[in-house]
Amino acid sequence: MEREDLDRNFGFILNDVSRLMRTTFDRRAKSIGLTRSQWWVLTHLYRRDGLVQAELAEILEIERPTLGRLLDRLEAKGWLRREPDPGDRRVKRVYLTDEVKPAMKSLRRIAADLRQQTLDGLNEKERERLVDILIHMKTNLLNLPVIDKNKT
Amino acid sequence: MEREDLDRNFGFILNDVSRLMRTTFDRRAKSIGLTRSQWWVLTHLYRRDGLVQAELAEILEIERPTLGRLLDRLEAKGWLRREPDPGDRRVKRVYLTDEVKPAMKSLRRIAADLRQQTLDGLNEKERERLVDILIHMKTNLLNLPVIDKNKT
DNA sequence: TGGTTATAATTATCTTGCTTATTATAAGCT
DNA sequence: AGCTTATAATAAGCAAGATAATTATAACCA
Repeated sequence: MEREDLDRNFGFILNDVSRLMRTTFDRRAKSIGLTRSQWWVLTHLYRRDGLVQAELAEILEIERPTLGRLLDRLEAKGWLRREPDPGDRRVKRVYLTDEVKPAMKSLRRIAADLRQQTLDGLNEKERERLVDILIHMKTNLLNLPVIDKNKT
Repeated sequence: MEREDLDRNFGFILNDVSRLMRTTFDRRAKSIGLTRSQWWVLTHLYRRDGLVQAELAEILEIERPTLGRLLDRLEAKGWLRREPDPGDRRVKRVYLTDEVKPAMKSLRRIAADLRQQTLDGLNEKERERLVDILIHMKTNLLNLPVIDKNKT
């Protein structure tokens, strides 16, 4: 039985950092009434409005039901509208409302500050290396043979 | 308005890697009937049985209600027992059952494989550096002034 | 044309994380 | 002793992730 070093188990440290960033962001953005995940959705729509839900889920790399409920909440709070596609009645396209633009600025500020604070004390080279390593790991994970995800 | 590089937003890449590791682990461990979070709880108890719930939550760095429900499920499935502390009637201590030991081996295997696959292509020095950087970030985040978490 | 297959969205259900509030008990102080 | 404060656990409620199943519509093909 190999000695495991629980304190340097990178999987869980990664998890911790990820969780801390999320909860910190969410606490700071609470007064605006948006979560980090919701902001991330809006950010992508801001770049490319009118996306089909399935495309958006693909870009965000989340499952369609997960996105569906995010959109439910965002729509309920008036940040966006879902409109039927004229050419394909299965499809709904997602459009931002005008409320979004002013909020985005504050959220971008929150995100930038948090990024800055998290990376404080790491120089540019280390930051670049970190991102490279993360991308490398992500690629590894995405290339794993999937057991059964969307089966046959 | 600063140009944001969405593709290299490290917060979200970190989030992606963390999520991918979790879902991959959970899919692989599904047949055993445990999730990664549950395994992490068992791993710590394995090291130190009979902990008080509050201590365990502290060690795991999760909130007490979060741990409480994890323990509910683990207890329901017979992986552990909660027993009242004789000296302090508020307290419950958590003990592993005998079912745990054989399962741990498989889970450790799953964890080790996943770690290996995720880090594939990174040399020892890069791995060390990664962990150092993650710990650094985590420390930064933990040292942020907390807005309001456990308020007055 | 009609039957099969594929796709978009949703619903249902489970897990894990959080925060807030409640209950029971202990500890501390006057 | 009795009041206040602190602590352990739980309950309630929300969000976001997943998977599996359903429904509606398109697309394909024979």
